[in-house]
Amino acid sequence: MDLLSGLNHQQHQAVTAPPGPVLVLAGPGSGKTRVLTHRIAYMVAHLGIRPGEVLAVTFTNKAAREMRSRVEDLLGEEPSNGPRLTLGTFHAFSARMLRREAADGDLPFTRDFVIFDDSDQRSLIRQALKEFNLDPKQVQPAKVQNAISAAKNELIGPEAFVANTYFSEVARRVYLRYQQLLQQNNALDFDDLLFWAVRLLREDAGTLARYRQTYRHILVDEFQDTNTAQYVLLRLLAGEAPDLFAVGDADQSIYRWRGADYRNVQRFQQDYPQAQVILLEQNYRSTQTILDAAMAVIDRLPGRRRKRLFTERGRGTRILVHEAYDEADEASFVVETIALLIHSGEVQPRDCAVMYRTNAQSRALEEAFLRAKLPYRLVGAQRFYGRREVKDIIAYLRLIHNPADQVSLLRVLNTPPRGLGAKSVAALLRAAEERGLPPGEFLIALAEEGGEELLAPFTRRAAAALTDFGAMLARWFRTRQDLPLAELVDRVLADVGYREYIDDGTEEGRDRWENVLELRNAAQEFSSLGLTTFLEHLALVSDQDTLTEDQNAPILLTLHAAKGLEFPVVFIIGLDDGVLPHQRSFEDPEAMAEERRLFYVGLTRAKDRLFLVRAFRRRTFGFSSIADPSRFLLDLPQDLLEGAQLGFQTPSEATFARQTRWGSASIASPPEARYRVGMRVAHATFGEGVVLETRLDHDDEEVTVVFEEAGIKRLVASLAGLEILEG
DNA sequence: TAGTCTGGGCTTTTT
DNA sequence: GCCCAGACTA
Repeated sequence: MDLLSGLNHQQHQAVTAPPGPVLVLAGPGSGKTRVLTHRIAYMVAHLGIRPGEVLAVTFTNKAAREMRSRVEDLLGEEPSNGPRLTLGTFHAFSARMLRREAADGDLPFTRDFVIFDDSDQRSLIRQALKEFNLDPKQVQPAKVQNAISAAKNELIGPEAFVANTYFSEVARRVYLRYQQLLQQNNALDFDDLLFWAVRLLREDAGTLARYRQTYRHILVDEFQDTNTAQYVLLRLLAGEAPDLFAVGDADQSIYRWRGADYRNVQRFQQDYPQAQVILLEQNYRSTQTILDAAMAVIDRLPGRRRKRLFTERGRGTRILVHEAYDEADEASFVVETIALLIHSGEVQPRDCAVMYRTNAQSRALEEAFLRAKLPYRLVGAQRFYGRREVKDIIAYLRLIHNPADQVSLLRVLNTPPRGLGAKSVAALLRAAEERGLPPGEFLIALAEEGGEELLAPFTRRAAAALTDFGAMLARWFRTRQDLPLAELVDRVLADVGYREYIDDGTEEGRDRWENVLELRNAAQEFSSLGLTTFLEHLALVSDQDTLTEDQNAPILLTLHAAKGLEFPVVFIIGLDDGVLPHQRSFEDPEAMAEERRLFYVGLTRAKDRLFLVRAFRRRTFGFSSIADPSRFLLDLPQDLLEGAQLGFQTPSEATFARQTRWGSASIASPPEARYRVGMRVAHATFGEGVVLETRLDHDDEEVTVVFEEAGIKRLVASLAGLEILEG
C-alpha cells in the first residue's frame, strides 16, 4: 500500500505535514477529501497513531460515512481491535458527548434528552410569547428564534444577553423562558448541542482533560463554515499542543446566516501563528472553461486571497446559457436536454444534477419530470421529515423515549382525534403540575395507579380518553427496550388507528400513508441500534444525507445542498435577479457576496457540461412577474458561452430556440385567443399598437404588442384592458 | 369537540 | 398559490 503515490506536491505536503496546526486552503475540486482521508490513513499507518485518538469533523453525515469508508479502503481490512475513528458532524459529535456526560454532570438535562427541531422550537417560542401576552403578529416568532439562535452560536447564554431595544428586550425574556421550557421538556435545540458542549468543556476541567487525552488529533472539513461555537469547541479540544488540521475555502462559505464566519480561517492563522498553510489550486474536476467562468464570478469579490484554478483536463465544451419563457418552460428545457443527453449515450441519468436557489423552484421541475415520465431524485430531508404524518409518528416515538417531552405530547394527544380538546388539555396540564409531574409521566401514572382522585378534574369522557391514552403510553414505554423498533412503530400505528386516520382513500391519503411506511422502513434499519439512536439520527439528518445512490436518475437539489458534491452535467436554473441573487440580499453587501459565492459553488460542481438557465417570467406568490437576467450572468466572459443572447426574447422565440436546438419538430399552436397577431389595439397608457403575438397561459392570455410610442410590451390581457381597434 | 372557513404570511439557504 | 393557525359554526 502506498498512500502517497498519486498525490501532487501540495497534497503530499498536506498529507505528510508534521503534527501541529495545519491550514489547507483548498479550491474546489482540488482533492481535499482525498487529502483528509489520506492524512488520516497516513497518521495511522505511518505515524502509529491509533484510530481512536482521531476525531474528524465533517459537514454532513454523508460526508462522514464516505470518509470512513475511504479511510478503511486505504488502510485495508485489518480488523483493528481498539476504538474506531471518531467521525461525524459537530452536532452529532456534541450530542454523543452530551449524552455520555449528562449522567453525572451539572447539565440541565438527562441523557434521554430529545433534540428539538425548528418547528418544535417555534412552538416553544410561541408558547413563551403567549405567556408574556405578546401578539405573534407584533413580535414574529421566527425573528425571536433567529435572535436566540444567533446568541447561542456566539455562546451568549440568556443571562448574558444584552438588550438595548424593545425587540431585544422581548428576545431576552423569551430566551430566558424558552430555556426553562426546553429544560422542562428535557430537550435541546440544535444550537444547544454546541452551546452545552462548549460550556461543559469550559467548566469541567476533568472532562476537558479527558477529551483532550482521547482526541489528540483533530481534522475539520469545510472549515470556512464553522461558527463561533464550533470554532471554540475545536480550540478547546485541540488544547495546548494542538494537532489540528483544518481544510476549507473561504470562497465557498455559504452559511453566514447560520452563524458561520469564514473569518475563522484568518482567526485560525492568528490563533496559531505557527500554523502551516498549504494552498491547493490544481483542479481535478472541471474543464478549464468551467473554472474560468467560476473565477470570473468570484474574482469580483473584493478583499480575498485570489486563487488561480487550473486543470489539465483541457477547455471542454462551452457553457450553454438559455433563456426560457417561464418556469414551466425552464423546467421543460432542463428535462428535454437531460433526456437528449441520456439518449445520445453521452451520460447516465445519475450524472445530471439540477440546482436552484430556493426549494420552491423544485416544483416546476418535478412536474416536468412527471410529465415526461422520467424518474428523478429530490434531495431534501426537511421536506420528508417536515410532513405532518411523519412528524406525528416521530412525536409518538419521542414521547415514548422521553415522556417529559410536552411538545410531542401535545402534538399527539388528540391525533387522531380522541375527544381531547383545549379544555381537557388545560385540565391535564394543571393536574400534572399539581402532581409535580410532566404531563406525559402524569398520564403513565394515571394508567398505572388509576385512582378516582386523579381523574376528578376531568369530564367523564375526557377521563376515559386520557386513561386510554395513558395506558397505551405506559405499555409502549414498558416495551420500548424489548421490542424491535419497527415493531414498536407498528404497535403505535395499530393502537392509535393511524392508518384509518390518515388514509382516507384519496390519493393524498395514500401518499401520506406511504410516507408513514417510509418512516417505518427507516426504523427497521435502526432496529439493532435502538430508539435513542434512531431519534438522534432523525433530528440530525442533513438534506444531503437523503441522497441515495441506488437509483439511476437525475438529482434535484438546492445550491446549498450541492456543496461538496460533483456531477458531470450541472444545470443551474433561476438565474434571474431576485432569485439568484436572492431578493433578500439586495440591501446587504455581505449577503450579496454570499449569493455570489453560492453561485460559485454551483458552477464548480460541474465536471464537463454546464447549463445556465433563466426564465423571462416567473410566478412567485401566485403573482407573475418579469425579471432581469441575473447580474452574475453578465460577469461571465462571452467567449465561454454559447446559446441565446440574453435580453428580449418573445415566448415563441424561447420555445423555438429550444426546439430547433434539439431538432424537435412540433411547435405547439396556441389555442384560441381573444387577440390575434396583426390586430390594432389601444392601451390606456401606452397608446396604440399592433399585436405581435399572443399566448394563452393557464386561463389568461398574454399579448405582445408593439406600440407606436412605447415600443414593445408584454401584457396580461385580463389586466391590460386592451381595446381592439381593428383586425 | 370536530370540522370548515378565512386571512395572513410566506420563499432564502439547514445542522 | 399554498399552507397554517386561529376563528367560527354545527
